[in-house]
Amino acid sequence: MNESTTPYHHGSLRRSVLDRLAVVIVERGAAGVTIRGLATDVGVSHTAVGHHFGTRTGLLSAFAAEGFDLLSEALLKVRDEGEFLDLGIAYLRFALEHPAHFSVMFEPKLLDYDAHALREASRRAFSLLQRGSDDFGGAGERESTVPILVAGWGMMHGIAQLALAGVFDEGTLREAMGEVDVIDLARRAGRLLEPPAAD
Amino acid sequence: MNESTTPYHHGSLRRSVLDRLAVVIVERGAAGVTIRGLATDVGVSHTAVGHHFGTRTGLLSAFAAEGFDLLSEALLKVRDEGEFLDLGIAYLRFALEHPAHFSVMFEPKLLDYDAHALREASRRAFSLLQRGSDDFGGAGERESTVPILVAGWGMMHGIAQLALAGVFDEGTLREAMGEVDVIDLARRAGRLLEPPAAD
DNA sequence: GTGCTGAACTTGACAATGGAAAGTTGCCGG
DNA sequence: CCGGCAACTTTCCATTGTCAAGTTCAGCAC
Repeated sequence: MNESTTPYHHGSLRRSVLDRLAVVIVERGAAGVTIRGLATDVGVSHTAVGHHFGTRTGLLSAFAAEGFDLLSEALLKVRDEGEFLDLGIAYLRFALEHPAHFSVMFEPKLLDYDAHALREASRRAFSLLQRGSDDFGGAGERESTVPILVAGWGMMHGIAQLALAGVFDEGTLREAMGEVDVIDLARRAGRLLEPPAAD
Repeated sequence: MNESTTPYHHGSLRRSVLDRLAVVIVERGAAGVTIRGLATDVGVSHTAVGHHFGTRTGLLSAFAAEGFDLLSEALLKVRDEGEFLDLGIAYLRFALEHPAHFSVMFEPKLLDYDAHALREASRRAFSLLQRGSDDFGGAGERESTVPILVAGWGMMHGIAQLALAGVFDEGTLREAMGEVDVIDLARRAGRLLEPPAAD
């Protein structure tokens, strides 16, 4: 497992590439990702990356799959005790803490959903969200919890992307809301969804 | 202005490229956009495109600026008579009707916000949204309309991206909500934001 | 140990791409 | 008619993703 200066066999190429990939995506975006650049960064030949991930799409798909796994992990930490809003905040927090993963996970044109790992990972994460809204929406009280799911998921997803796009960082919006913590803002926004008479 | 088969001077290259660009982005995504491909599609040399838009980033920036203008147009059509939800639905409808524009408009890494046209166009569209939430949120009643803006904008933006990413098209979610019209679904979700006792 | 198999990696080649440079075409105002 | 200038072209180059054909090396049967 120790690979400080292994000359030929890198030892943990896959992990190193994925780690480096996260940095590059944050710096230059998914479009700025270069197999050759990643390879030299990690200290291997450019085709070595292809050996592990196949094509460029395969590389991004593996990265996105990892993202969905991280998301599931984050959602599981909160699901048992909390309410629906907590799940949404965890979703948003994941996006802000893993911007590279998040920005790739919902770009189907960059990914290959036939890749087994990706398909399964996304399915798992989505079903966690769905179950969360079922638990909250009080199955039986309402005819369907789908609008609740869509409202909450959509809101947190949208806030995440707008925040990552820098929309809240400048312009007249920024003036209207001083130095705002996005998480806190999202919590206030999310509370508008809760029945006002609750607790 | 007539340019059916002008041999040398194309006449409306700029417009033709932008139109073709929308199609290519829908088919292959922004990453699949090729200056050379666009050029041959439109019938010019690849550097002719560069002549009009500068770099590839310049091309996408011009396209995004056009998108923000189209969005402003769509928002203005509804602003005067309706309530806040109508504005949100118009936002969503724009995204679904112009998926190519929408998918590029919020990808800062692909754009150059120093481009004057883009900066101004986005500023205009954002201020329309902000004004819409002010009008609705009843300035004075609440201390700030910002959470309302963020809740509504975020929700519609998120639903748009999730829909365009195909999240609602497959998997267990799809089973939970048969053949659903996204606009209608968003309207039901958006209503969860309205104060239940309001007229 | 010896040899062998297969995974991890290499070098080398190729077509496609974005962009720069320098030249050509043709409209339009004087 | 002519000079200027925008629109466009051909040519060139560095960079990129992917393929094909080696090379290195770890582990395992014997």
